[in-house]
Amino acid sequence: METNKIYHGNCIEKLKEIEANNVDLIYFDPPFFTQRKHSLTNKDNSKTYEFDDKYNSIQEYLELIENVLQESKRVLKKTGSVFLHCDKTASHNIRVVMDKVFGRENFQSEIVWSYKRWSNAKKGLLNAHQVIFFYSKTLDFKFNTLYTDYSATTNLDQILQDRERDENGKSVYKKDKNGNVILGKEKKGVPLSDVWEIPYLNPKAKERTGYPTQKPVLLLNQILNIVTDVGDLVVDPFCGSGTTCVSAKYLKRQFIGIDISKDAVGLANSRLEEMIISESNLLNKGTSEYQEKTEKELAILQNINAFPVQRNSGIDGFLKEHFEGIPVPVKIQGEYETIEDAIEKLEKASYGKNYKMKILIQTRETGISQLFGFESDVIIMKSLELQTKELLKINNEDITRILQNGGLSARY
Amino acid sequence: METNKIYHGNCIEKLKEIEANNVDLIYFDPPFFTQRKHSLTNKDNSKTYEFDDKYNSIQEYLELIENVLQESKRVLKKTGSVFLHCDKTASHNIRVVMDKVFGRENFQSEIVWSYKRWSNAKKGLLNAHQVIFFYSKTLDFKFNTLYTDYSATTNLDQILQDRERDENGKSVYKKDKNGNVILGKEKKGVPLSDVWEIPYLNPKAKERTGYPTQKPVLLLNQILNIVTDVGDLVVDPFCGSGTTCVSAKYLKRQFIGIDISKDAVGLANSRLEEMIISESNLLNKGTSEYQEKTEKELAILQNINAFPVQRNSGIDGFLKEHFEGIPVPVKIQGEYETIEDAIEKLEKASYGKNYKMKILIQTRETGISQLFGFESDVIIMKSLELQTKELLKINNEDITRILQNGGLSARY
DNA sequence: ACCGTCCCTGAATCATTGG
DNA sequence: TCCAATGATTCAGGGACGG
Repeated sequence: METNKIYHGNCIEKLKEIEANNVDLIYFDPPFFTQRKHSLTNKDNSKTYEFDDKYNSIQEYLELIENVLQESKRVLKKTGSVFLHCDKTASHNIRVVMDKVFGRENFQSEIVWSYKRWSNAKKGLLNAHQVIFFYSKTLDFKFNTLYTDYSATTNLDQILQDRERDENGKSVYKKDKNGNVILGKEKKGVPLSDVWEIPYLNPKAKERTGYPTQKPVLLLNQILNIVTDVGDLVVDPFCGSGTTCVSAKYLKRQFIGIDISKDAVGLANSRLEEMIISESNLLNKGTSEYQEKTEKELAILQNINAFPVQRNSGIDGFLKEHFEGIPVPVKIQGEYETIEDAIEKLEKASYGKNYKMKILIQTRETGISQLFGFESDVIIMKSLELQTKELLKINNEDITRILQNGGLSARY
Repeated sequence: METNKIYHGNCIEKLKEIEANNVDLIYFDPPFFTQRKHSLTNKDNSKTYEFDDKYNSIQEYLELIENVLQESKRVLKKTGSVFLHCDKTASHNIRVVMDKVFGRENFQSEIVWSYKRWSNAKKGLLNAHQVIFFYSKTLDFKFNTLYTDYSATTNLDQILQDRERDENGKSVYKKDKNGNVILGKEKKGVPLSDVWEIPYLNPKAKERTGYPTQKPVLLLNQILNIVTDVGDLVVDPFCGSGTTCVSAKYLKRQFIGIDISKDAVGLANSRLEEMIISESNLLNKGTSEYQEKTEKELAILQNINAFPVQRNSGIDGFLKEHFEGIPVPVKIQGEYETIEDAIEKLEKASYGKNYKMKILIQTRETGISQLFGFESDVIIMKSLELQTKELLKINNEDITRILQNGGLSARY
């Protein structure tokens, strides 16, 4: 069977045309057992794609899956793997079938694809992950370990040191005769775990085709990278909008795509011609880029019971509670900001919004006199640290005086 | 059956002693089904026999689980829930049993508990999550939605604005006749999702008991918080080292723990007792390890530039900066503490030390007048949250008056 | 009870503005 | 002209509502 093509037809029959022991990876994204119809219109409203997830019974559904799996196993190389993507409503039933076809002992991982999502009014927990089962044909499967960065809290200094066991069998850092630590060989990072946080395909993403249940190319890239090499053959029996094939082409793997919907095949082919892969801003930059607030600022916001805001230079957060039905913006005076600058920024960011209260947290001392006459209705609160600093400056006599003058509540 | 106790014995029999329709939450952490490799394998072509053998034993295992689940269902209230924690090797089989006993329609969530872990040399992905199934007895189950912060990429400024549909059905921001945006109602944050990243064992809390499969108290706290209220009854039929009971006690829920191992029951009881001892003992001996400082308290301490102190009931931290060469103890008023109690505790903890300054952070409103004449040199500072609360209470006219009376710095 | 439709939400992009 | 800031847009999946 010719590779690097997308075939239209029933996947079991098409799979039968593939020679045995020839495929390195089969990626399955079967229609979910959600019992409903999915439909979506593409960007310029020129086409509506839809398909049914309706089956007479779960048994019928599982039988279909089992048949496809059996045929898939036949075409897989000894070193090959299957990745099966499914949703939570039937994942356990599907895994029972996987066990039956591939064997319990060839189960490798339950991969969790987690993502952030818009919320809704559902009673219960917000559903924010999907599961991918990873089975191999034999225990001699191909696997490329990918490495991720060490977590921020890891003490890299220590990791880089060689270790040995002391006389009690305890693991200790190896030292040379001068008592200095020995720096060990290069570390590659932390092996990739089975929890993958990859942004869900955003509604505005250019990569979006309008086909329902479309998966991000980045997800497929990760799968292809860990179990295939350049030139290997990837098969997707339910290829839908063709994400797997796009990924395979991008990573220079051979591919065969199959789908029963003529629309899907057409769409997949056109995507291959014009490959758009969203460079996820979020993944490139990492969350840390976005979470620019210092710990100190976050602590202040938590203290004041406010949400942090990341994308606004004039506003650092909003109180969770509103004032007279209107949100209350909060700004924290920056380290190199005068109080006047801070007020100006907050006012500017509030322009056109009818805030009834704005709060500025003062973090540094200022000659307060300058402020009188300044036209603004911003309310200024001193941070606890600033209040403490002022406290520490006064001397014993002052404290005595304060206590005599009104007791305990004198200092705020 | 008496609550707030840990029973030794077979869980099915003990469950039978519990009255029907009486329990709010059952948390299951059954012994995992780990496949053992039998040495029989090599002998005379016993492959199929061996497979059968395993199959039989997992059947047996699942039957046990099913029986416990049936008995559990009986004791659950109509509004009750079950959380079943299991490892990946048998989770799908167990969920099939859950479907059978509780019904597919009562499946609520597949919770992913993810954590960072030491890497190992295993071929494949690093296993870094466990799954917890959440089923309810009926659709009328009790559920408290928890809220988390917005994502870093969310434009909160915009989210707070009201929207409407224009003539083309497009969603646009609502504006008043002056062209200003209209600010919408209060937001609580994003509903908690089904992916929970909780460190394996909170390194701060010395929970480690050495008992295998011990779960972090934070994980159990989260579960108890979403499906039970204070005073509700929680049952753990495989309670092991008793984390569920510790969490229940901490969150003021009633509990019944059961375990078949006498060692486990002893360990669980001593963990519970330790909590009791540390609560009743005003000496600083072993402040409850489980009652770690809440995030709020830590934020306040960071705010005031202080080190947290864990093992002293009268002192929560010390300022990093000293006052006249002497450390400055800080206490934060507890949620259920009057300001007088707080002062007394702080004074008591300071007894015999020559602190020249002591700081108490007031977190709740008090009739301050009671305090005058109180003999103490503790300095009281209001937390930012309290200051904000007071701000939100005043009305517009007050603000105007304040602004006229002295401008910006009027409110501290 | 069942169906279709509308409304609400918030993550994360694209698009535009402003310096 | 470029980059950063911020305004605008999208749409799945729930509940609610109406027929």
